[in-house]
Amino acid sequence: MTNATRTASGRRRNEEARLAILTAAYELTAEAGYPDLTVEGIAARAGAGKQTVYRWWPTKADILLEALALKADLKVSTADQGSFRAELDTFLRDSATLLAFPGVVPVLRSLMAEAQRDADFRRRFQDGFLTRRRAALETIVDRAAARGDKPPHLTPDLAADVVFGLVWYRVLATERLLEDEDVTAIRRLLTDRSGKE
Amino acid sequence: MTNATRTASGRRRNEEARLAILTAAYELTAEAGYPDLTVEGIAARAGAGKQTVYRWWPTKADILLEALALKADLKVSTADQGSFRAELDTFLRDSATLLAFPGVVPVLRSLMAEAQRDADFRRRFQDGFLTRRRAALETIVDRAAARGDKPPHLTPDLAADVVFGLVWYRVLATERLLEDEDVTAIRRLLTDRSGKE
Amino acid sequence: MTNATRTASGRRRNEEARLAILTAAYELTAEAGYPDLTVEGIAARAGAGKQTVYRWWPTKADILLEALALKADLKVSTADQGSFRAELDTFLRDSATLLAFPGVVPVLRSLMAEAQRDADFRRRFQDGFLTRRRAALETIVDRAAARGDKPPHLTPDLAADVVFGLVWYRVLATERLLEDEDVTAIRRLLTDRSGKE
Amino acid sequence: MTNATRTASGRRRNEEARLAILTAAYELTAEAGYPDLTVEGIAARAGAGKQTVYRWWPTKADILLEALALKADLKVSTADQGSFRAELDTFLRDSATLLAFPGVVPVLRSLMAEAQRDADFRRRFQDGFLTRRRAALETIVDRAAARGDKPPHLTPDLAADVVFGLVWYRVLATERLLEDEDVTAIRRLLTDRSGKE
DNA sequence: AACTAAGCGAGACGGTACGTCACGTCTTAGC
DNA sequence: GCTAAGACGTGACGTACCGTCTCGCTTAGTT
Repeated sequence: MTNATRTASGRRRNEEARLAILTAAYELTAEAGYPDLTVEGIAARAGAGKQTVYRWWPTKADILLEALALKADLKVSTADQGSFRAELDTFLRDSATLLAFPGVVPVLRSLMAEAQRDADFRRRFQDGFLTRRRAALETIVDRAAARGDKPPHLTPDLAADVVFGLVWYRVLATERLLEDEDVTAIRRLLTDRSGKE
Repeated sequence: MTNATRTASGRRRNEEARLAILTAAYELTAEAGYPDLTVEGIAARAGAGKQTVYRWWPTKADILLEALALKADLKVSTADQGSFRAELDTFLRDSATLLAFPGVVPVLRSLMAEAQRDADFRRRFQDGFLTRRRAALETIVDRAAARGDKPPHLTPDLAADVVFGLVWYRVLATERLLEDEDVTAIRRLLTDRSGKE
Repeated sequence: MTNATRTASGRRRNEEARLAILTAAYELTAEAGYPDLTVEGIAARAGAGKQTVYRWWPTKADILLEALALKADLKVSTADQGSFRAELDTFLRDSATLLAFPGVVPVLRSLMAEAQRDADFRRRFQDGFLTRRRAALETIVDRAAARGDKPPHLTPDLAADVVFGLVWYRVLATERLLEDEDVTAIRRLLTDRSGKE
Repeated sequence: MTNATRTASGRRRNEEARLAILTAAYELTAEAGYPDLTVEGIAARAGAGKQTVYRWWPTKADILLEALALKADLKVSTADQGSFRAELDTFLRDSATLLAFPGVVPVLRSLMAEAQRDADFRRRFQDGFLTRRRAALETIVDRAAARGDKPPHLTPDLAADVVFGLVWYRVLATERLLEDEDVTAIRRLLTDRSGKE
């Protein structure tokens, strides 16, 4: 009686080639930009054949999405620090650090741009990146709510929309990134109480 | 007395062709999406030659940028209504209306995506669209400041980053657009006083 | 009382422009070769508009055909010199001189090449150039026949085929042109008697 | 022991596609003429991609040059027949037969025309066709010389110039091709003795 | 130890769109 | 009414990548 998993006969996947392809894609994007990123170019720099690329990734944007996780530390601390204000501050600073990592901004731009053009990749980008980051921030807001430390009208969704909205808008539409005063400004905007209305 | 204008010799530009090209580009993007938008397709639908397209626009994104101004009324009211709150509300509702205009969302996505890939177009998109919209919002915030009607820590820049950040993030990264409760939430966030710190 | 000729109203044909166009076409062919010869380029160098070119010549090959007559002295002496041998010798030397005229070889090549591609021009080239040259040679052969100075089997047609065949073949298929020993060889071939058969 | 042959890695050239392209180019030239021959048209009729054409041939004239060798049997007999006269006769009749092969004349015209426009192709045409044909004729003349069967002033070069000159001139400049009386006339011209001078 | 089934680098294949070029026609204002 | 200027629709050019498809070779179980 055969089990459900396919018999893994034949040669194994070459991990070396996988890393070479991820690195090549990341670096080429950082160096020359996404429009000049071609599967042929990736394969050439990685010393791999085109078929090896197509065997494992559906599009070059997916390579980049995986390469981002490999190259940049995507972890953002959501540890309990006792106050919403402190945790939000840490979250924002961690985000700023990530953006400062070499190559991250060009890659993020490329991924978001590709998500506009390819509906299938859009979903994978949302699942593999965007919603993960939202979840981290929502953890913080939920904890603040439990703690009674949250401004009345601030929902986790609104907080995420504002924070990520601002960060992405800065990345996509401007030349400025997150600086200290920006962190302060957003934190103040989201932590100030508003009792009226 | 110097004569600055060059003698306008030769055949004049065909305004009919210009409009046909803008319309074709806009409609094709709305129908089939930017990746399937080709200069050849635009020219064919417009009944124009490829060369006529290339004579007047450097890239197809530039066609779309001009078509957006033609198709969607980009005016958003910044008229003095006596209070920051009322004017901000109007601004946000006008923006929501613009997004609801048929074809606007796909075109905006395409333009922002293209701005990530082409640094030259990025500048033209900023100058021809993004900064114009920021300027409108800044008018309102500046008037509120003059009126003494503005929250203490809200600068025009921060207001623009938050508003456009949220709107663009919704358009680019989610499937939700601006609804009434969103308008309320943002307006509340930006108009609530915060005296502490 | 008006005369029979059509009232020559409006501006007359500009002879200056005609010569400028012929000269420009001839020179451009000599300099850069026929494939780089464009109507736009001719008009530009001549300081004329494209329409002026198209008004007077059906194709650029026709310009070149007319320019050849203007630039190179196409006259070849067929004067009676008393003997077939002397007249043939003169004819061949005149031909060699023509080929040595600057720019003539590139232009002849271009014209013959164009005659292969355009059946209409082919006819005009034959009428305006090829048959005129044949006629000159036939005059000589006919006079030799009348004089009883002609080899028995040499018809005017065969003489023309051999002479022009050799000259054109040299121009089109080799890098050699007509030299003195070639003139001698052909003249000997065509004047030697052959009584046998 | 050196291994001169490079490792033949990768997919092999598709011989079927090669023949389809050669056939398509030849037929299209015969049908519609060289000016209407486009690489796109060749590829389309051959069921091939344009890149496949450009990968193997630098210009469409080179396709035609190769197709000519494929379509028409270019072998012209130079076998020893005991006399210069007989061998020359055979050579001329074989040449006439070649010209009568369907499509050969339009293709020859196209090749010679193209050789006038493209200096690089000119060389390839000379090496791949013209000098091969000269060599065949020179074989015959050289054998006649060894046999003492050659007219005194007839060099192999002169014979080739006269024969190919006449044939090409007929093809390029007239509507007549080689007929029996032409064969006789040329053979007589080249075999008659001339001892005088 | 031989067999079998992937995975691998290489590279040719049928396609599609690119941006450029020149064509021949047309429209304009000026002489 | 002819001129120079120059925009127009057209269509082929040669290039760049796409994603697929052989090739001969290597690698790793399975028999």
